[in-house]
Amino acid sequence: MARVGLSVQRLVAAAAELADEAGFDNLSVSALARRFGVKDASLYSHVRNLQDLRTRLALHAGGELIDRIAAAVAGRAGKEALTAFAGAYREYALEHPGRYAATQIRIDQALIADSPALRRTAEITYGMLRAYGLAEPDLTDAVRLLRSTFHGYCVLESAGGFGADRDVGASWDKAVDALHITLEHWPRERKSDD
Amino acid sequence: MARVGLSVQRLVAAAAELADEAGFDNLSVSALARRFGVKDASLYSHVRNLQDLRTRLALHAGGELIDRIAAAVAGRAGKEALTAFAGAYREYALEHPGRYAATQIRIDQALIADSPALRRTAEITYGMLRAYGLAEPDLTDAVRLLRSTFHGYCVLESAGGFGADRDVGASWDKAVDALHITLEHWPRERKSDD
DNA sequence: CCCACTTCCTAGATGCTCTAGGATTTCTCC
DNA sequence: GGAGAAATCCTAGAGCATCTAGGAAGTGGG
Repeated sequence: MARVGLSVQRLVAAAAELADEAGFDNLSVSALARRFGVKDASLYSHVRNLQDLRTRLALHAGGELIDRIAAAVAGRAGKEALTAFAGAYREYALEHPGRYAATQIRIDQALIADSPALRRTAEITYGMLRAYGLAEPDLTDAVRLLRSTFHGYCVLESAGGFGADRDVGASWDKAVDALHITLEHWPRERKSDD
Repeated sequence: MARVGLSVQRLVAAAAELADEAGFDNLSVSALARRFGVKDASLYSHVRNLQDLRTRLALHAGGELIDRIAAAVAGRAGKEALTAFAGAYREYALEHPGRYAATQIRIDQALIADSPALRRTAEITYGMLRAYGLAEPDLTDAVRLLRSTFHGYCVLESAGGFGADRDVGASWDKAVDALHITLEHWPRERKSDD
């Protein structure tokens, strides 16, 4: 019967390619099996179900994303770090739309807890913001603002949501500049005096 | 045979409820037919296909959203308008997750062009920003930043993406404050003199 | 070489989208 | 009120997806 040599790793890798090519919504067990020249049912020995496949892809993509960001941010601080972070983030989202879409799905909290990638993401993000001298809860608020803006921009851009006749990359650079200014002029939590 | 009295309007209204209850991804023709106690095939007299149903829901929800925003913004300007805009936006997204998710889908440009709701959205957004005295291309850049942040925040929040132990509403208020500051300190396009 | 394990298969249940064509109710207009 | 037109809802069925159960054929260790 000439085995193809399936494994969870190969499945996830192929799923990543498939998602990038056909869109995350069109990632199906059938399509993945077709890509390996194998029957659908065969994949269920390696992956529990479609949900499981998606989750694995999400964690895989999350890891790739944070690796890129970490490499870009390494050795930089302040505005340089912010720009590098943002650039790596958007680049990955545009380069791998299917993988990026995968990172948006809801994942079981238990899996998140022991996913080193996602913890690393938090560390790097908070670390980058330390240069701006924010304390909690402002720090968490700032992280949420950054995540929202980056994520929202990439989603809207890759969905073709920006119709106006203005270079999308230029708007991004401006947005990052604006965020830098925001972080420097952050409306800090008052310390009960005044 | 006792007709139920289907119509496009009733279908879209029921689809909106269904999407809010079961999630936009679980909005299916079958489920909608079940809700009316009718066979799947019957719906295809009113709606071309699932894609068509989704698009109609998206336009419907987009209209509802901008109506709320318009009502909130009316008679306000500057920071007050921004806060009202943001509040109405987030409120709708949290109150109607399925409808809000529908507004995110890609829609044919032709349909967008003759959708009064979406044009109104652009008008109101640009109008609100006029108070900050920005000129193009800064104006478009600012609109993109606002949309990205609002959208990204609501998506992440309703997906449970904010795990930290900090009130999500407080972070939102802070983000809106931060955006206001950003708009006031906007890094304007230089006019060729230094 | 044999046994256990893994890989991949066939077969089939279930659920979804969507088309074709028919029947029945409701509307329209004289 | 009644006949023709139109709209509404139906049955039947094709096609494709997920997923389970159980079986056959490769693979590796002792």
